[in-house]
Amino acid sequence: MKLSTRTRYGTRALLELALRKGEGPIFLKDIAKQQEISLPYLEHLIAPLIAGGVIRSTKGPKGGISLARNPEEIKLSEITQLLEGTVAPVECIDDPGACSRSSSCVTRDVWTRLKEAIDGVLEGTTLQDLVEGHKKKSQPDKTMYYI
Amino acid sequence: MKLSTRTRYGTRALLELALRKGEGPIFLKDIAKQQEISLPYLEHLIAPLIAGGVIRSTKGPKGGISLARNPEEIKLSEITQLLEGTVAPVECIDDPGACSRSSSCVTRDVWTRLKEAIDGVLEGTTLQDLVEGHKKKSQPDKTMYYI
DNA sequence: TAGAATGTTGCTTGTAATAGTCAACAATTC
DNA sequence: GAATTGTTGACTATTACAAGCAACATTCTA
Repeated sequence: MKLSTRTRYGTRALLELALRKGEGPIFLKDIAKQQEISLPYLEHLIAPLIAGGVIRSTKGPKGGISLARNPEEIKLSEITQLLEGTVAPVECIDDPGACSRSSSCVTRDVWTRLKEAIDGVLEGTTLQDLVEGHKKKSQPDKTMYYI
Repeated sequence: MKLSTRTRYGTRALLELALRKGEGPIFLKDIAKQQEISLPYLEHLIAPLIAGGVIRSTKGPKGGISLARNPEEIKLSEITQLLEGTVAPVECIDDPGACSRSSSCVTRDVWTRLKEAIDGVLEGTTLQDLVEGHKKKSQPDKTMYYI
């Protein structure tokens, strides 16, 4: 049930872009360094994100990548879809033909509920939520008192 | 994000046992045949289930395996724990030391919520639920009218 | 008590997916 | 036109998974 590093690294890269929104294109090199991702690997992650309309790229000097839309418009479900493919815990959910037992299989019903639960979280979280979580961590709300 | 076949096959095997509750020990051979699992593979799945106190085994002729507890007392979370290990989508949730960024990582918070959502489904489902789902499929409730 | 039936365990293997590297290429800026 | 940056594709380890095989332990029954 592990998430691939594609998704994990990709999400971190996008978070980095969201945090630096407004700075113009960011070097892949910088993202790799900041988020501790190997540069050659990161290079491969951005292709599907560009194709999916999540980021834009600029070539040449002063180039880099930046978000194509606002952070609050980018849901995590979209990112996992692009980098992970489906998030279904078993193949037969997306493709009932993958198993001849699909129609009568009871366990499949549970795995379907599992997928729905996962989707729920990913659909309900945007990059902006991550940004706010980051702010809260690095700069604790001063009106918050710890007893 | 795939569930391993260990978990999938193991769950089906246990469902088979639950459906045939009261028949005494069931041959591994029969389970393998009924649920279309390779016998040598199934042999390996039962070891952790025995160790986890989910099933009992009887050797020799008329031997086989059977549930150690009632189906309504066996949660899916227990099965996945025994066969899948953790269900956490990333390592750092169970073991914060796995990544030096754990404490400050925002994406980790999301993956934690993801794990909680998954756990919710698995904790809330028992083998008995599967049995009832099976009954409903094979023998539709007669008081149910389709309009 | 012998032997047949059954579960148990450990060794080994094939396969596929993943993570990662390297190098040639294309586009842009200055 | 040269330097800088993203883009793409070919390639390679490594790992985890699914599976098979064979020797072994236990129990039942004749």
